[in-house]
Amino acid sequence: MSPSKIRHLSLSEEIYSRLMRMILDNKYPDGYRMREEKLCSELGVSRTPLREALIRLDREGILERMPRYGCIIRRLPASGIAELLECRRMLECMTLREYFQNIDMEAVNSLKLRLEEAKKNGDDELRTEILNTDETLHELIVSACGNRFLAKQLKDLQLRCRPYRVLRCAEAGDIPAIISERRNIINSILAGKKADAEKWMQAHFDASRSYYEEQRTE
Amino acid sequence: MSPSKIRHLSLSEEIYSRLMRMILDNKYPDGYRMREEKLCSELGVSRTPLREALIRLDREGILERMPRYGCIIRRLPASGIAELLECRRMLECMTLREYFQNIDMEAVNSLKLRLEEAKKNGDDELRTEILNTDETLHELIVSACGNRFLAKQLKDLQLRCRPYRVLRCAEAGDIPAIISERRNIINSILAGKKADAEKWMQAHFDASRSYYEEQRTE
DNA sequence: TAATGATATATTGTATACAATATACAAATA
DNA sequence: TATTTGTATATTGTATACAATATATCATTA
Repeated sequence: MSPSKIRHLSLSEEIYSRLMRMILDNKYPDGYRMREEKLCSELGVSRTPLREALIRLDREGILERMPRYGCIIRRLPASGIAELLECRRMLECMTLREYFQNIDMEAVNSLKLRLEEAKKNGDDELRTEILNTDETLHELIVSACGNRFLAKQLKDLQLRCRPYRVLRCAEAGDIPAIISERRNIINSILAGKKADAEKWMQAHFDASRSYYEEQRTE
Repeated sequence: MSPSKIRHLSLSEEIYSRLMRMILDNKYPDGYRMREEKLCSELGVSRTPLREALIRLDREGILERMPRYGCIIRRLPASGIAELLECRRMLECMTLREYFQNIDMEAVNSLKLRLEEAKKNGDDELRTEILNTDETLHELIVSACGNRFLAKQLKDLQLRCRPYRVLRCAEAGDIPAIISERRNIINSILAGKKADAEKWMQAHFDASRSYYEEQRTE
């Protein structure tokens, strides 16, 4: 057996991951303008690898680089989030339809158990668990996707939704409804009912989307 | 009216566009390893902006950057092209279905005329015109797409197909069949028959895909 | 006072220099 | 001879220095 390859992560890549996490975890306020020198001294690196990291983050839509101006962190307006979710709805439902037979049933089943187990917890922990199972569910769909190109797009879109997911779940009121939303999908998958699974998945996304669409008043 | 903003294109961006075009036009052989210094002297620039351009091209799947090794231009194997086309099939057909009412009928109609006009040409020019109309047709779908995120993905995928498109069309044998493939789509759209249009579009992609799948013997 | 223009400062874009690593080649050893 | 190991070379990764541009400040003028 070959020894697992040692990968000396380049500085640029480390910066990339670190900034990615910071941004996706909402550590920077909306509209925050990143100054290269400032970031450099904070991270203890020089501008070259920092800029290379920023360029990659820009290409992935994590931040926005404007020529001769710099980078800003721009949270999507509610309408933008709705649009992003609409894109995910289309792609994930399609994936569910086209690659239904690839889904890892074992994993879905243990997800079902996890969700039921979670109901025994208090409200705060329950909300966290819902978020986690939600993430797992959508990751399962990516795993089932037999097309690399489509899978990458799904993954990127899911990442971009991350900053908003957290906020919403903390506010949601009707917990039982939220749980049954997920349970319907999971049960349909386990029962092998493709059309139903897709239908419930549509509903799941529609629920999120309308949440943001209602906020358009801002 | 505000004066159209003067955009001093940065060196990095110019390099980016230039390399992009070179690569998509198959100017580099498959597996070509790009050496930074060599590229620099060829383009008359320093390594910093060159590297920034390479990083962006890497993120878009136009080339492959490997840590501590460099960039290589890698053409997809036939199976990869088939997979890429399969992804486009799913996305473009979905877009056609979801945003059918947004399609610019004027443009489709003039496309129809262009295609019929083209038939009067000799074989070489006809092939070129088919390629052009094909591109326009797929661009029309992007334009109709009411979702920014999806539209960007469609565009990126279309770009990545470019290097292969040219090769295939030059080889194709049954020109009349190829023309009717497109005509069926166009006519269905003009007739407002959404389901038919999607069906013919599916067939259109399937034809391309099977062309590459048959080459798997390599 | 409001608007304009000149100057100084700050910030990004690019080039170069240096460091770390990988590749190629030759010598040494079994 | 085949394999290994050390050394030289080439190439990428990072830091710094410089250039071009944008932003802010303040004086000037209508």
